[in-house]
Amino acid sequence: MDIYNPKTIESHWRKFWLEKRIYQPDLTKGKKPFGKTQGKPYYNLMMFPYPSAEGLHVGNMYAFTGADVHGRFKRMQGFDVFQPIGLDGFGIHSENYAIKVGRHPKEHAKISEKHFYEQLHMIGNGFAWDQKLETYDPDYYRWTQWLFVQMYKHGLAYRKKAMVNWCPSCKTVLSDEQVEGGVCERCKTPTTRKETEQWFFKITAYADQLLNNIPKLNWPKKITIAQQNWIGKTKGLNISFKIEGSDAKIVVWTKFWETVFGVTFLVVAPEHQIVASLLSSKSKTQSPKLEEIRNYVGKALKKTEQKRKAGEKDKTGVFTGIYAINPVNGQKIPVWISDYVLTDVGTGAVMGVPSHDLRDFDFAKKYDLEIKQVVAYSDQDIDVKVKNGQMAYEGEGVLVNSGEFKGLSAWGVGKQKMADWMIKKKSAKWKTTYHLRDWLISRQRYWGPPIPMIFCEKCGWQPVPEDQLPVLLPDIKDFQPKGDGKSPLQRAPKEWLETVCPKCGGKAKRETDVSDTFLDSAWYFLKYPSIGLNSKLETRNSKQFSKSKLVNSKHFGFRNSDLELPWNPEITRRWLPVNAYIGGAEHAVLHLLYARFVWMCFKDWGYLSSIESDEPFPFLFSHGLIIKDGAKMSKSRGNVVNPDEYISRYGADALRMYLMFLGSYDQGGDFRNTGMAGMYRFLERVWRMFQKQVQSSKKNTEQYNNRLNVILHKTIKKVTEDVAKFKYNTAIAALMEFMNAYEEKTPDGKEKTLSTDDAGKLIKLMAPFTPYLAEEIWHNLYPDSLESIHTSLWPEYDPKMLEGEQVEIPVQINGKTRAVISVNPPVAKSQPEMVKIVMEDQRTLQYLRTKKIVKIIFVANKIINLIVS
RNA sequence: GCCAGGGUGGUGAAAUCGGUAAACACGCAGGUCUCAAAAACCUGUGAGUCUCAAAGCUCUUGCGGGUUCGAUUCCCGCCCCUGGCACCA
Repeated sequence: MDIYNPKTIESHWRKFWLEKRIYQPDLTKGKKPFGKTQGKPYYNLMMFPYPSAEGLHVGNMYAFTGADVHGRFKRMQGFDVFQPIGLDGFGIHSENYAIKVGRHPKEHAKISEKHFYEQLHMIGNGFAWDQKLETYDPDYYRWTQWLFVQMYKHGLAYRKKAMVNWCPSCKTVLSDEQVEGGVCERCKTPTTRKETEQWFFKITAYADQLLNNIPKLNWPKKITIAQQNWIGKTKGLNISFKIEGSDAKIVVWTKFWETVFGVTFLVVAPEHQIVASLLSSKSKTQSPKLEEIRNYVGKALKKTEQKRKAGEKDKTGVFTGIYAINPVNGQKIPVWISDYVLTDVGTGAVMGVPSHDLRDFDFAKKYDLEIKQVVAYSDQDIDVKVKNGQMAYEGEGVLVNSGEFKGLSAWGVGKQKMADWMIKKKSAKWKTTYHLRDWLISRQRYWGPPIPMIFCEKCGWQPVPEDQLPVLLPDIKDFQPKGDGKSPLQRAPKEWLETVCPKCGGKAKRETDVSDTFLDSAWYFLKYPSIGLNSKLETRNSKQFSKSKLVNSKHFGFRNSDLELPWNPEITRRWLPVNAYIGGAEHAVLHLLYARFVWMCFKDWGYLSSIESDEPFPFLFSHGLIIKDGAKMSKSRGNVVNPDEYISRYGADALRMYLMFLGSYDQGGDFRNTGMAGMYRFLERVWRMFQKQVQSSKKNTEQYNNRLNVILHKTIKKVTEDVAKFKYNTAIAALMEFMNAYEEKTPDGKEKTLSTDDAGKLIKLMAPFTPYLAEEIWHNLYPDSLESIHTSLWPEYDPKMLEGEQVEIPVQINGKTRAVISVNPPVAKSQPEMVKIVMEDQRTLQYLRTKKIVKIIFVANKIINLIVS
């Protein structure tokens, strides 16, 4: 008997699959060689990996394996599964690593690309290798640049001088999404603020659509909630406060306008324009007061975001000397400056309501400002304290000290009426705000696609004409960021930097910033299906899009017939949207939001007019995190698991199977070495079973045990249902249970066997998890077959086989289980028959003998419960 | 602070439109085989209690209440862990 040798098996079938191209659907024709789903395309996509220097991490492998199991399952159900892979290799992360090891990013990319693809070949995934792509490939980033140009032409890319997040370590600006709790998402360095001019994409123009489409998405709740919170749409009022002795006013945004009678001061951000005009005002002589303000503002502006947040408990501020008038009651209230007010939230000015806002309360206490209750609470204890200015309370109550609104509910009628009243007397306006900001695209780094823009002294900014793309990233030796905020590309050769203006033909200069990595990954799924097609298919679309609504096309003077797309419309129509998108929850807001935004733009520009879906990923599955010995894997902890070692020791199949077994796929789980070894032993058992099976079925294909056959059909049912729901761990448990039943000898001491057909069904159930082993066994069972198990049809169970099964019914007396009786299905549905059996059963009889049955609770097929007194 | 997910044996975990808690596996213990060991196989394995033994009984899903014939599952109030958001006005 041969022993299980994963190494030889795996390398053999890997070659076979590549030669037979079994994972390579015909993207153009979509002809269907098998199955009843009749060539239905199924785009199964795992989230784009960036090739880290250490290579494939067991976390990546966990993600990919789960996605691959899904793809293989769908393929065996007859779908034409397209499962591409590529590398998100541009970006700060790769560049920083290259710098660390003293290599040029381009050179480093080649090395890690090779390593990564080798590993991806090993893990046994059914990738369509013809369609691989790398974001740093000029054939790819040509189109990333094209996307930028389209954004510009449609008025969605613009330059803005703004306070932006700056990472002192990465030496570049970051988008809001890339700053997590005041630190850089990549390197965890605290970010600072910096005022510069940058390119932005107007994602806020799509805020409502991004929000409104969320209910249509079949996504995990936690992801949709995260997106909802990130977009952060809130309805509020802009309330105007006149400044005493001036025509100027301060506008305050609030969602708690019902407390406006309780406003006793205003606070503005140090960046607020009223502060600027105060400081620059020539009419007032330099007073000590003004000097104090200048000092405070100066200091505040230098503080980093983090430091400003760190000062949370100890709020500081300075009085401006200005007074404002509360529009609802004419009260004169002081205007203060404090750095706890952020310039880019609301209007950069807040109304101080110390009795009903905790922060305002702290501030008022510190600077001895008036505290005035305007909401009364039913809880006397709280109410008295609020009245006496001893605490602030933010709950629902009844309005007091609020003129004609006295006695109305603060969050109900009172709130509504007060809004109407203020709007009517023109002191307030409805204003909906969003947390979402425009997407900052520019990066002052080297390793990315150069932003395809040209600056001409005469004509201003001009996009690089599409037929001149790509703007190749020049090879420069001195690519490192210097920390002066200037882009490395400013050190590019003159021939690159200097160009001609596409409009006037005069001298012009290229933009030297590169674009954000998230732009590369915001559209890659659209490119995959169209990769590698001949130039005929890579069409110049003449008529197809002539009707499309191109917002600014006239203005930019290009004709629709000149349009060329990065994808083939016919193929894209067939394959998009992505049927299943599988990845980690860490991209909840960043990548997923950007990709949705870009998709919506393409739709609006008419480039995806043949596709109905409003969303690129109607179905998303987010898998859990894999941890090691109870802790997140990290280099500093030294508990990072490298899949290579395990693959060479136990084979990819055992690792795949173990990863899928160690916990539920949506929750993640704990990786333990002992568990890994146990799974290898299981595969050896499977191997031996089929060795025996092959020999016995040669002798007699009909010899099988009927009872075992029933269990087989139960197993098919269970595995099919669980795999469909991504419940891989319990599907594997069911396979193990079958093995246990198989190995158990019959009462007369005989070994069990299956018919060859049934053995084939069983191994098919394992094929998604252990593709190599399954293929080997399949060909042992059917030595003449030229077909792969992975393109065979998924087995179906026979419901009739399960019909005659005995049902186990627990018998409870007063809610306590006293016996379990095994009955035939019709009996399990009949109360009288069940009662009769219970009354005769020795085990239950002892509880019933002296008692009277008061009530019988009977649930067919489930339980019988006798209540006795 | 807010939002989401979670807390079950020695360990990873199953089971939640309320119905036998601990499937499956790891580990451990004992055994078979062996000169011995490994591998493989068999048996046992939530805790307590009673018993020579068998059978049984009691308790047990983070804590405290509640609803119910019956609660890991539903409701109320807490505690802890993980992830996301946050001086958001």
